[in-house]
Amino acid sequence: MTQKPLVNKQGQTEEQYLRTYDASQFERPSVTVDMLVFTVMDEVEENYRKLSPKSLKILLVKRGEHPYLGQWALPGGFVSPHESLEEAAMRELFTETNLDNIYLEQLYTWGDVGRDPRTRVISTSYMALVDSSALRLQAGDDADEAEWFRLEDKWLKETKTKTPDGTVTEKWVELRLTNEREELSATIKLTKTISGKIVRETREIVETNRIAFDHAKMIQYALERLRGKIEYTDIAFALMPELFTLGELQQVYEVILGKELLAAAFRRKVADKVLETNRYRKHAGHRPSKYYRFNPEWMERG
Amino acid sequence: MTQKPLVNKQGQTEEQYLRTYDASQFERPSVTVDMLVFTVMDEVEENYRKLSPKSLKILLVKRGEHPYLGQWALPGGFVSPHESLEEAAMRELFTETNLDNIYLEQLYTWGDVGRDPRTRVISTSYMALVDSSALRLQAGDDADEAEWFRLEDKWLKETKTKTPDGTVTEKWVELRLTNEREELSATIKLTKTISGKIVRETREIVETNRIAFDHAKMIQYALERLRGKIEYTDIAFALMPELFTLGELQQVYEVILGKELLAAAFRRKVADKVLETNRYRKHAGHRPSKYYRFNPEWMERG
DNA sequence: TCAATAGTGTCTTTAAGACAATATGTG
DNA sequence: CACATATTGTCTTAAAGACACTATTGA
Repeated sequence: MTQKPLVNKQGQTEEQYLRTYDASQFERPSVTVDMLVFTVMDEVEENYRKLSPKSLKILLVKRGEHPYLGQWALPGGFVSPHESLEEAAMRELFTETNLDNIYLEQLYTWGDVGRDPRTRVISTSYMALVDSSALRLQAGDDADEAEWFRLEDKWLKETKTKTPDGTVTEKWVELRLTNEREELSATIKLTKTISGKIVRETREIVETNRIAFDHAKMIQYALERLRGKIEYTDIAFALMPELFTLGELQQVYEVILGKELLAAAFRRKVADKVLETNRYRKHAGHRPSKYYRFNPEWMERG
Repeated sequence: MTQKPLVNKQGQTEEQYLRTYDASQFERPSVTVDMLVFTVMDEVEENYRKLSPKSLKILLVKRGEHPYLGQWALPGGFVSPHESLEEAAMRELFTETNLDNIYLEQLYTWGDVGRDPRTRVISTSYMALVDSSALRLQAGDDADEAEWFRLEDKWLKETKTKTPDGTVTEKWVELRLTNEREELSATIKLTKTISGKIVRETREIVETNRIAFDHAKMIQYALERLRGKIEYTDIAFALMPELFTLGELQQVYEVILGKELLAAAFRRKVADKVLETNRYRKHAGHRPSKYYRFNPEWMERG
C-alpha cells in the first residue's frame, strides 16, 4: 500500500519544505552552559584530637576578557553546533577538572533579556559534584585561573506584605565566597508571591561584589537545590571518596544543610546505603572509626 | 578616588570591547519553549450515585506545517529576542488557554542535536497546571487545532544487566494519549546506569505514533515530575477549582499517582492545607460532603 | 588519664497504614 | 431502605528525635 505524501498549504512535501527552510528567519540567541561544580574539602584543624571541619567549595574562574573583566564567573562556555547540551557540560567539566564519570545534573535555564551585555545569551546551568580527593591539582592546567571558593550563605532579613494580589514574602540572603586571596559576596532577594492557590518564586540580585553576570543568582539557586536533594536522594555519595567513615559522611550532610544532625538517627538513615569494610581510620586521638563504602545495591533496589 | 579603567589584553575598555563585539562569531541555535499543560477533568458516569471518575489531560496542537505535518505536538514556539523564557512561556500559555495567573514551572531544557530536522533547536519545557473549570471553550479560538488528550502510562517491561561499567536497568514505558477522535501512543525506554556511586538516567523514544518531534519524551518526563512533586508540594491545588470536596481532591491525587489512597490518612495529610466552608455538595445520592478551599496560610507558614 | 569521637540502646514523638464503625442524602 | 460516599476513631507500624550510655584511642 503506497501512501500519498503529505503536503502543506503551499503544496510542499516535507522534503521540499526542509530544502527551502530559512533557518535565519528568527533572530537567534547564543546558548551557553554554566557549571556549578561543588566539592567538600577539609579545613585545617590545630587540635589533633578534633576532626577537621569540612567546608563546601565551588569552582570559579577569573574572567580574562570583558565584560566583568577580572571578576569571578562560573566555568562554562558556548554550546557548539554539533554537541548536545549535556556533551557541552561534560566537555567544560573535563577541561576544568580533568575528571569524567562525575555526577552531573541539569539545574535550570536562565533566559532573561539583558543577562549578558554582549548579546542575548540563554544559559543552561548544570550542577556537578566531585570528590575532592580525586581532584588533580589545577596548577598550570589552563590559561584561565580556576579556583575553589568556600561557599556560605546567611539569612539577612525577611518581610511579609499583604497586597490586594495576595501575600508577598521577601527574603534577603547573603552569599559569601572566600579564598586565601579573594573575598566575593552577593545579596539575593527571594520573592514569593502567594495569590490564591498560585505560588510564584523569583530571585533577584540586589548587590554583587566581583561575581560576574547573574552568576550569584545561579549559585544561590544551586545551593538551594543541593540542600533539597541531599535530603531525599543519595547525591551526597558523589562528594565522598571511595572509603569514608560515617562521621565524615555526616559532616558532609551537616556542612551542606548548615545544621547539626543527631548521630544515632543519621546512622540509622544511611545504614542500608553503605557497606562495612574491615578497615579503620586510626591515629586520630580517639576511638577508630570503621571505613565504609557506597552500597550500589541500594540504588538498584526496587 | 578615580579608578583606572580596566582593559583587556588588546588594551580595550569594556565600552570599546562591547562596541566591536561580533555576536555572529558563534553559530547560534534556535530557542523555543514547549508547554506541558495539564488539567484534570471529569469523565461521564452513568450511575447517579457514583462519583465521576477523573482523568489527567494534556493539551496538544495539531501541526499544520512540516515537519510532522498532521501529527500532534506540544503547544509552544520561538522565544523572541525581547522576551525572557518565562515571558515566552506565559505568552504561549495565554494564547492557547486564555488564562493567566496559572501555575507555571520550568522543567527541563532539551538540547540534543537533530531534535528538529529543520535546524538546531534548543527547547525549554514548562509545565502548567490549570483548573479545568476555569477553562474557556477552545472553539474557534485559533487556527491551529488544540485539543485535550487523556494521558495514561503503562509499564511494559524491565531488564537489569551487569556490565563491566556497572549495572544497567532499562524500563520500557508506554504512553497512551486518547481523545474522541484520536489515539496517539509512544514507547519510551528509560535507562539507568549505576557505575560506582554515580547514577545516570537517560530516556529514549523507541517508537512514537503521531506524536511530533521528541515530545513523547517530554511528556513522559513531565508526568514523572508531576507525580514526584504532587507528593511533597501543594501543586495539586493548582488543578482544583475554588471550592472542592476532600473526595475530589483525593481523586486528583489518585489519578496522577495512579494508585488508590486511604481516605483517613489522606484527610490527615491535607487537613492543615485546606479551610472548611459551610457549603455542601448535595444531590449526589449519598451523604453530602463539605466544600473546602485552599488555605493560603499553609503556604505562608515558616 | 582524659578529650574527643565511635557506636549502641532505648524511650518518646510523629507520621503513615489499615480498617472498622458511624453518618447521611437520594432514588 | 439500600447504596455509595463522607467522616471519624483507633490500633498498628515505621521513621525520626532525643539522649544516655559504653567503647576506644593517642598524647
